[in-house]
Amino acid sequence: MIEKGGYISDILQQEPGGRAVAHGWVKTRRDSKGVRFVQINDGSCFADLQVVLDADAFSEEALHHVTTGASVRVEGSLVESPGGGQRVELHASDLHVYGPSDPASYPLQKKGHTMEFLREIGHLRSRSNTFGAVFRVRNALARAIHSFFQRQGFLYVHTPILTASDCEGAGAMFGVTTLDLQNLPRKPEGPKAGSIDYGQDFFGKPAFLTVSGQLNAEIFALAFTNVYTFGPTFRAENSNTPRHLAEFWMIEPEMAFCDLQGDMQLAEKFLREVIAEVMETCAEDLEFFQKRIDSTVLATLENVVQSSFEHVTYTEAVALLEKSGNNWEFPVHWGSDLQSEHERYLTEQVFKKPVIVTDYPKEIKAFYMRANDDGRTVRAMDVLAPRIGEIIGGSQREERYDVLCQRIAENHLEESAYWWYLDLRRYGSVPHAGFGLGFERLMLYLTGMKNIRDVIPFPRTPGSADF
RNA sequence: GAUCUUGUGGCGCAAUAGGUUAGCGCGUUCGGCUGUUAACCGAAAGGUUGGUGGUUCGAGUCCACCCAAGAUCGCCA
Repeated sequence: MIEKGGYISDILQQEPGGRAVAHGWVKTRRDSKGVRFVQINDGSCFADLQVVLDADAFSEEALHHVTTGASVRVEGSLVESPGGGQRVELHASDLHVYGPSDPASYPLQKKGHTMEFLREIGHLRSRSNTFGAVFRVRNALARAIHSFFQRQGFLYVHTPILTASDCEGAGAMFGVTTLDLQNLPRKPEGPKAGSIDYGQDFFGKPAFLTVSGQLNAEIFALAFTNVYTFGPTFRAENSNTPRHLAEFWMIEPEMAFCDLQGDMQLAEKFLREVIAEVMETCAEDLEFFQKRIDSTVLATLENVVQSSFEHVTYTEAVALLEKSGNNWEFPVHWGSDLQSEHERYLTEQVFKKPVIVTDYPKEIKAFYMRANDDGRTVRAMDVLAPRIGEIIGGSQREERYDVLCQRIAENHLEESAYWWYLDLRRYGSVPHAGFGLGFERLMLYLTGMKNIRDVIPFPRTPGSADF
């Protein structure tokens, strides 16, 4: 394997004068009369290493397989580059091709491709400039997120991906079963005779892929105070938009002894610090996004890091929308949920930065959100970002046993299904709050990429699960 | 799930109001030039226009259905 010090990112940092061995894939090759230039990249950084091959040292034959996409090992001396594009270059004395790459059929060319085409070659797109940058940023962001929570003393809790609890209710779920779908066991008798007998299934009851780790995180918060989850999440919704995936990664912090105010403060601090860290660690990649993908990303990120978020209550937001004079496709009135056009107006027209909207009507929010004293709103908050809409959704949770029971009843839910959730309110209940953040949504924000399918390595969407 | 748009060589795009051998750029191959940076010059190969059916003397172009992709919306993160 390549050890630290041997990546192209390391070689590019070295001072000229020494020997170096580089491994990577050929990006491009340019031939001159006496000398050939081969750009190689190993994914360790955005920049390629320029390899220089003297014509008299390497025969035409030896270079025959050095074509775009081929994997190579190059040994030589690192010298100062007379050209303008790079500080140092590798003057090759030895060259080995591991795997050739037929240039006639290799689909990646030097010039730009559309994201749609690259999506069709998901097994090769990670070698492109754009996706190299995307996945380095993704890695850096994941690290920054863990680092942020660990700095704050949060415990990382691994919530289950398989769940047999039917009380999550955050959207359509993928069923998981080991039953033979061609020959489903049926209940022979009783009131539900003829229905599927899940008693014979793996868990003895219906099971699903998780849609949220929140309820499990609450259990841990009421033991470890501050916790967070960071893992895959699944929604079987038939959502066809550039902002939705069937499989995505979610970050869900949950804090005991915390109210909505603390929840919002954490969300803001989180976004600010995490973005700042990625800007520092992935400067070169972000410059690429600025230059080729979206010329406003850097300014946008800078703005988030430096200015504070706007805060409005739902009621204030509705008032702003009503007096905007806009002709909304969806009319605004107190009690209806904010539509995309409304969110965009607030973030892009009115405030031009992230906005935290709080205290939504209880009818349009989940049963577990803490009721306000006005009897009509709950302590919910959504962080809305320009261009991508809702990036964070969170709330203070209802910690009062009797109020929670009442809310469960109002929502026509089965109390018995929530027995353990209610138990948390019977034994040492405490005000607590948390939020959920879509990892890929944050990726969109950071990179300026337009489609969420292009910020996850292998996207799963309705009708599509390739690679 | 709804609406709209698109589907032409490997990739990105053209083809006047349906009319002869479907053009161009990139990439590829060959030749030339050049310490080159998404280089330049010349040449060649490469498509019968997503699928099925229809209208017409004639369909890439019109119609129907199907398939696929994208956008907007809904659901949300």
